[in-house]
Amino acid sequence: MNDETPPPSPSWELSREEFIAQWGALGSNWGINRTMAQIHALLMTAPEPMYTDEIMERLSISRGNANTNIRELVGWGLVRLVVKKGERREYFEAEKDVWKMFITIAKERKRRELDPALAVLRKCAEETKSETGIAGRDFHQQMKELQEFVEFAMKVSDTVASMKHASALQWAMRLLS
Amino acid sequence: MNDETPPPSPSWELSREEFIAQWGALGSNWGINRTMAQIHALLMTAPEPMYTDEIMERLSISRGNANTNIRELVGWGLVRLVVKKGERREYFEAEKDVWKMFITIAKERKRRELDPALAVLRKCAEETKSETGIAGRDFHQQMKELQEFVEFAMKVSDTVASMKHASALQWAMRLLS
DNA sequence: TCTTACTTTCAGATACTTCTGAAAGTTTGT
DNA sequence: ACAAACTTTCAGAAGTATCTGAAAGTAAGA
Repeated sequence: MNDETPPPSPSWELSREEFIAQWGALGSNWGINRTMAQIHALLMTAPEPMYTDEIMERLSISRGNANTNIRELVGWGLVRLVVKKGERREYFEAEKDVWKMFITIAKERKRRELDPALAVLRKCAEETKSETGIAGRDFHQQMKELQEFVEFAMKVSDTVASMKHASALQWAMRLLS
Repeated sequence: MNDETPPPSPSWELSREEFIAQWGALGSNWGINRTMAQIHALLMTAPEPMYTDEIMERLSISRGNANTNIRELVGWGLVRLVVKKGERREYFEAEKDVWKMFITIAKERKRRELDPALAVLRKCAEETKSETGIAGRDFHQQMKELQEFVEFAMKVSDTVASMKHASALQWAMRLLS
């Protein structure tokens, strides 16, 4: 599994190699692990669904690693399992529609990042609502402002996520003009 | 530096302790390191600017760690250096206005996450614009769609970031109603 | 110029995350 | 019930990120 990079035959495959490698590196910034991002990039640019062994070979990764990260992507809703009739093994394909991808990611990040933050802020605001000193009241105020901001961000995110691509574009045009 | 947690005296300080601890943990999800998030939480809820030794003691962290992460926060623009006249040492204070904080973070994340992604997409789209095969054209199309989406996201982000709090609220009202 | 008060740096230690590969588990067909 | 084809798990290895603490650096005041 640690040979040189596998052989990309037609010309666009070179670009694809680069896309996969770079997307993987970018995943790190995004708090997504490299392999997961690479598998996503690979499937996103795959003409056909792929199965585990193909993915392992193409990315030179172990079976365990491939399996874990494929599951994770399926968990995010970015990749789905495809069964070909008459075939036993599982194939995987990525959502290719960019708007749907965006909404999926937005929802998941909201769940993972905003929800827990909000819980903390609510608790802290609640606990200090009867403070009497200056510092105590300032702290309470700060927590409330943060809480309201996060609630607001969540509403915006829900609204956008429920839009169809077309109406989002229309909305954006209005905003940007 | 590895004693038990330092002593919070008035009642709201308990909430503050919790806020700092939890905010630190949340930082991880956000791709921000724990200490950096904790220092930010500490300063955000500090009635007065603080200096390095206070921060070290309050969070039980080393001088090097404190120094590095304070610089990083200053680099992000979330914390500023304050010099008190007649005093030699440097004090630090966090931006407390939530909207300003949001804009600062949005700009920085755009720079770190969106800009490099865009560069990759542009390169890949450019390299494959004359592909003739089906798979090659599909790949090119996919890169272009991603590129356009990211460009669009950046425009929205710029527009929102240039708004004053008041006009953002007004805009949001329209969106949400 | 020297001392003192403070800040910055960085090599090595620690803690955390991710990956491997082999073994165990599962399902399907005979 | 068994074998073949495939998937999942997990203990330990490898790789990264973060933290410490001590030494080096800097600047103000005497």
